Amino acid sequence: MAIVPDKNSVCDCDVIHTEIVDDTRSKLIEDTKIYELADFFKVFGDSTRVKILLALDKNEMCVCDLAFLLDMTKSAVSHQLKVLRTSKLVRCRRDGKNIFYSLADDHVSDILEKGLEHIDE
Amino acid sequence: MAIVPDKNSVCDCDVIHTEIVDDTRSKLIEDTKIYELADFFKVFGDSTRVKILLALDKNEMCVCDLAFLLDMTKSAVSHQLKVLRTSKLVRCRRDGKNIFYSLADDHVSDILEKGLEHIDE
DNA sequence: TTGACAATTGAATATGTGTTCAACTATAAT
DNA sequence: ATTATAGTTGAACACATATTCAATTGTCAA
Repeated sequence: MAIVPDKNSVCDCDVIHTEIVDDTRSKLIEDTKIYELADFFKVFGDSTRVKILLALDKNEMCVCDLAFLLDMTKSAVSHQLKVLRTSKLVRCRRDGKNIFYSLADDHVSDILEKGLEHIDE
Repeated sequence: MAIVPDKNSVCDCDVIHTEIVDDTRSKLIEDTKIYELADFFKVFGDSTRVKILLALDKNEMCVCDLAFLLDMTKSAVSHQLKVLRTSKLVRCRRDGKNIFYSLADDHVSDILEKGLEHIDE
């Protein structure tokens, strides 16, 4: 089985296993969900953010604590915390001048755990 | 409890919750492992690669099939497959002129599944 | 209300990365 | 051997993104 793809398409192939491709396409989730999924993992794909998440998994901490722990400026940490807040991976509460951050839910440490499992092999 | 951090450090804070930070530091995994973990998730943080992985989770496919399915050039797909190969997320076998790709192990679909679970909430 | 500090923000910069393009390798068929 | 096709590769380009810097907000203490 072989087909010649639409000339308008970007794909530059002549022979395709049509049945397999069609079967796969029918089983694939929607594109929007794929983008969401990639964006979700993208947040974990930065060592600063991973370190923040791993740290918050151990203790609730304020921005200063995190900055000191990571040896980074408060600004840099705050920018990354904003990303984590937007992705709903962390939550925060104000106590006086400090704002304490912690993990949003158990799902977050679950994912980190899964990743570590894969690496230890 | 408060300390004044080393002037050589990048951190620009005056007051730190030392005990919490020290406790966290003692419980944190090594930096090299944190980088590995971030790099691992980084691979999942691109929609093209996620789509390839989700597709290969359904069927083994050659580069042409993937290029047609994603409506991309073989070159672009091949570049991403190289990333996935290097990260040991996919494996491949040659059959004549075709090279068929499939997921490296069950861990990969596990991670994707965990991510999808989190999104569906 | 004034000063000090925690935290956030926006713009600028520097670095990283995905796709394109062209050249190349490997396999199969004639 | 020659031709055609599958796949890979490296360099160039365009875009995304993490950190820096300076300015600003919010809270507490004097």
